[in-house]
Amino acid sequence: MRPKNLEKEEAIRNIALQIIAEEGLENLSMQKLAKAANVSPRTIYIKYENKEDFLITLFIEDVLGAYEKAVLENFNPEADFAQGVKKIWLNTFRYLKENRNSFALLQYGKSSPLLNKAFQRENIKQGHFFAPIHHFLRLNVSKDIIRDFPHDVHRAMLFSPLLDLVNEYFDYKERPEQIITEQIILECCEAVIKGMLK
Amino acid sequence: MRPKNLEKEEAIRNIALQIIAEEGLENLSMQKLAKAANVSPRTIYIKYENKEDFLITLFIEDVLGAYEKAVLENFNPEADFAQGVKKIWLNTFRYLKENRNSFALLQYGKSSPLLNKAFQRENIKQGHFFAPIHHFLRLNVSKDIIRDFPHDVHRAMLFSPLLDLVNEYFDYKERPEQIITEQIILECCEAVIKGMLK
DNA sequence: CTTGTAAGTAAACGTTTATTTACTTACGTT
DNA sequence: AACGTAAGTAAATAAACGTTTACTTACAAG
Repeated sequence: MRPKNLEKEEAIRNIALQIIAEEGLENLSMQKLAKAANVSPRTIYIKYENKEDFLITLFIEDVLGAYEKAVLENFNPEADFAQGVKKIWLNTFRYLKENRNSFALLQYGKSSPLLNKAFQRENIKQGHFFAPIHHFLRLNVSKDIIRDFPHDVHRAMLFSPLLDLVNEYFDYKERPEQIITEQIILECCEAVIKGMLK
Repeated sequence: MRPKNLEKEEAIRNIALQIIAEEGLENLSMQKLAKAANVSPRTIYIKYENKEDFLITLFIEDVLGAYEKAVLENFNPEADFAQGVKKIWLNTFRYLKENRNSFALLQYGKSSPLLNKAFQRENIKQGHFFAPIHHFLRLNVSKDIIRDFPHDVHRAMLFSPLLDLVNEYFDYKERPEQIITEQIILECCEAVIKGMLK
């Protein structure tokens, strides 16, 4: 039996992310993707049932999976609140900065109904993404260090300004001013921490 | 000369927003839109040059314009900082809650390169969106009430958690728990204010 | 070293896409 | 009341779409 060419699989996924980042999800077609990856359209359909299946797998397994892993690297849920949040912010910023293409599809997770629903299904089906962060937050609530909010509200407070800043980082990336630096990220992080504390 | 049928123009825009909200921007086609609006495809091209022109106009003029107007209603840039921010948050939440379809396209503004670039061009070309909020923030910086950040960073801190909460409001809308209430919004708003203060 | 089998390809499938052509309709102006 | 003109339509355009068919290739097992 002829074995799979894993390089081709990876090329397909990477080029898909690149097209999405440069032209948008609405301009990604299977034919364009196949041509850009130097592959027959049929090759994509060996692994994926159809376009939706491909996009959902790319989003959940490739993008969200790697993103979660990077964010949680060396993160200790038992650590001091400020320490923990700073670790999360730096991990996130450093990872996304170097992975613009993944970030682009990540952003579509909030707008595209297909991806948004897939995320919710996945979150319910096999436990929560970012479970250690959930644990970290509950721990700090029970220690009376931060205010008690529903978990999704905590997540909005913790992640959304950061993701917005990453977006702005890329908007400004090729301009001389370069507004979003690691220092700004850390200062903004401190403000968010201060707001969450009791 | 036969006059324009303004009802038809409005129907086209409203149904476009509805399709985008329900099926995603990537599933909006001019033919589907024309059929759903009970109009010939050619009719759409009377007002708009092509699909991109249509989407950008819909996004900038229809969605962002109305959103800005709703957010700034009765907002006084000279008001007390906490008061001002609360007014913005309540205006935003109450407006978006009732305008899910506009909100859907608004969300695509961060992910779709077409809309993202259009927004940046527009922001540079004819002064900033939300200029009164810019003024409000600079005023509070100069009064030494809040920390000094680049304006885009301030905007990220101020708006992005709120928009995330609106997203969650719709995710939970048809479930019994109904997590995102006006009370939660206000509590979260207080946390954001606290974080921004000096 | 043949052979079974899944990986992979090129070309094609019918459908849908964005946009246009050729035509009709409705109405303010003369 | 006829006319000019822009609004509006139905049908058609070529190109691109997602997906499949029919075929070839490469390799592990016998």
